[in-house]
Amino acid sequence: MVDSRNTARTTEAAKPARLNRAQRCLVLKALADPRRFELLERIAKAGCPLACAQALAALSISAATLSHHVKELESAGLIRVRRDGKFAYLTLRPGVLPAMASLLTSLESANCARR
Amino acid sequence: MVDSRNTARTTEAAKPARLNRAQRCLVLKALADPRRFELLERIAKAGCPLACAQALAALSISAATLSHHVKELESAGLIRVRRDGKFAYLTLRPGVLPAMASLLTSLESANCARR
DNA sequence: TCGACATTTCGATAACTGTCGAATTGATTA
DNA sequence: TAATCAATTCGACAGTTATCGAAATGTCGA
Repeated sequence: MVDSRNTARTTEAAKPARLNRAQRCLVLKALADPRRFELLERIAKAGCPLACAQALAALSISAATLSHHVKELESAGLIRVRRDGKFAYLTLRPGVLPAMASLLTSLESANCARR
Repeated sequence: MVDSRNTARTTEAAKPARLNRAQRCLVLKALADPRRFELLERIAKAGCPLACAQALAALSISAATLSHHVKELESAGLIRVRRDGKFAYLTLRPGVLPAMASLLTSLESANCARR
């Protein structure tokens, strides 16, 4: 799980949050599965916390499999799961995706060979 | 393999190159393995095409394994391999990493739920 | 309390993948 | 031509993972 201290906010700003090697690896692995990526897309594009049951209806997988993928995304630090009685709601955890993006960008800009 | 038409240059500019689903998946899978990521890092940071033998010396893996990882990176479109007689030289293929980065960024910015 | 329901856990299975040593291929040099 | 060397391919193996059905857990409403 991505250390929450890295993303703890002082007041309101979203933080860049550098990813270390282990975190980077977890995040990439989590993103690399197509179904999981699609799930994350749906969570991101939903205007509000996405109910688990909704995700289940959208993707055509079993509840057990969904639960597994949710756990993977959660422990990679990509989403937050709020459990409320019978239900669970999924939200994107801000900052992680941008951190990954800037990591990749900086990798390429480190490149000097122009051919 | 990422379609080279997407990255074919007219003259000199580096192109953003949108990734489709299959390409996105290949790239993420390629990045998700730690050794492969490290290899890519070395290629990116080298100021010039990296000789295969150099990569082999740097990472502690067998030649067979290196060859496998090179193929993965190549077919994901992340690197280009120039073969010259006995030797092979690896260079980062520009545009792919930024395309991935912007894909991730746009995913988060699609998010409207601020909590 | 009982039954229905959402989610999770468990156990099993099939598919995938990273790894290696050995064999192969192809190029360079003696 | 023969020996050497870089890289690739092959075959095998171990570890991981996505997937499911069944069972368990916990919550809510009747």
